[in-house]
Amino acid sequence: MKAVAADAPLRIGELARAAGTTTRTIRYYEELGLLAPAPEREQGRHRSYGAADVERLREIVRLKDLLGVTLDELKTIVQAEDARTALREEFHSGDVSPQRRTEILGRAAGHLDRQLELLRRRRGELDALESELAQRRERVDVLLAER
Amino acid sequence: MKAVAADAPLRIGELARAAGTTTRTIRYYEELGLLAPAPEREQGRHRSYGAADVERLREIVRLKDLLGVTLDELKTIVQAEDARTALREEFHSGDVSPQRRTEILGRAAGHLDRQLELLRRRRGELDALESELAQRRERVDVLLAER
DNA sequence: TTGCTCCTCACGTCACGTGAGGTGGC
DNA sequence: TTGCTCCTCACGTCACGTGAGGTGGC
Repeated sequence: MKAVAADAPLRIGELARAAGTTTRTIRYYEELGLLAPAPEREQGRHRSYGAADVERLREIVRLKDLLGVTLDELKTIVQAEDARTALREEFHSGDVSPQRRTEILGRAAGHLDRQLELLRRRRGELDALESELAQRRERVDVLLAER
Repeated sequence: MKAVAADAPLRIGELARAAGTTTRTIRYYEELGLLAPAPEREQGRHRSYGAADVERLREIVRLKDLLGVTLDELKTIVQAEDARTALREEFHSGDVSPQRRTEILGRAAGHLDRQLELLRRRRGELDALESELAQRRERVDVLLAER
């Protein structure tokens, strides 16, 4: 009997399937440093991943797909997210001065605002296209109702 | 004095700027048959465009950017749009039987529904990401208000 | 042990970017 | 006539896809 642990190590193919991408893409992202800079394994040995890697890769794939950015821009975004996570951990750790806490929150707000700006512009464009098509669709329905 | 006609012929660089793309992209699309299959000009002569070409290219660039499809898929979409335009003209021309008119409307409806499906799914994903970020942003604001 | 998935090159492809060297038109 | 933009190759690049030939682990 094989115990399927909640955080059983994944092989690259399983990670790829879980994140909706390919093994080639994962290796390429690792090569670029977009994913796991130094896997630390001997030459020829299999890569191994955990649940956190699935989350991270899913997020990266999602951002790339939805924002339509280059891998270079994506890297900047991901690095900013990582910095934000680090600040978040610092924020929740015990000894942080109130001034520092306020500063951390300010940075987080700025970062999120920039991301939201980007997303909103893109959604605005999608909305415009959608309402154009919906209007055309409406006209067809009116014409169909007339007969 | 140079009269600037409303439909003055455009050169490829002007078309590129008007549609928010590059001359290379236009030439590549023409090569693929995505744009103006046969420009019909002698070797080495400059390409010439009109206002209709600006509209068409703008639409193509927009679809590509927003839907994130390959040029092959884009070609299929554009061909479907062209077919729809042809049907539209047939519909508005004088002698069309009522049955044929109903058929044309049905096809138009089907095509628009498919496009809308695609757009809505994509917008749904964008909405999800946006509300995630907005929620995080909200929490930051709450924390900032507390101090 | 047999299958499957993994490994590392390395070349191919898609969608253009970027010169090189030359010619066209306001 | 001078500048600018255009022309056609053709090689470069980004983000992977796709084998080739070989090794690892349930």
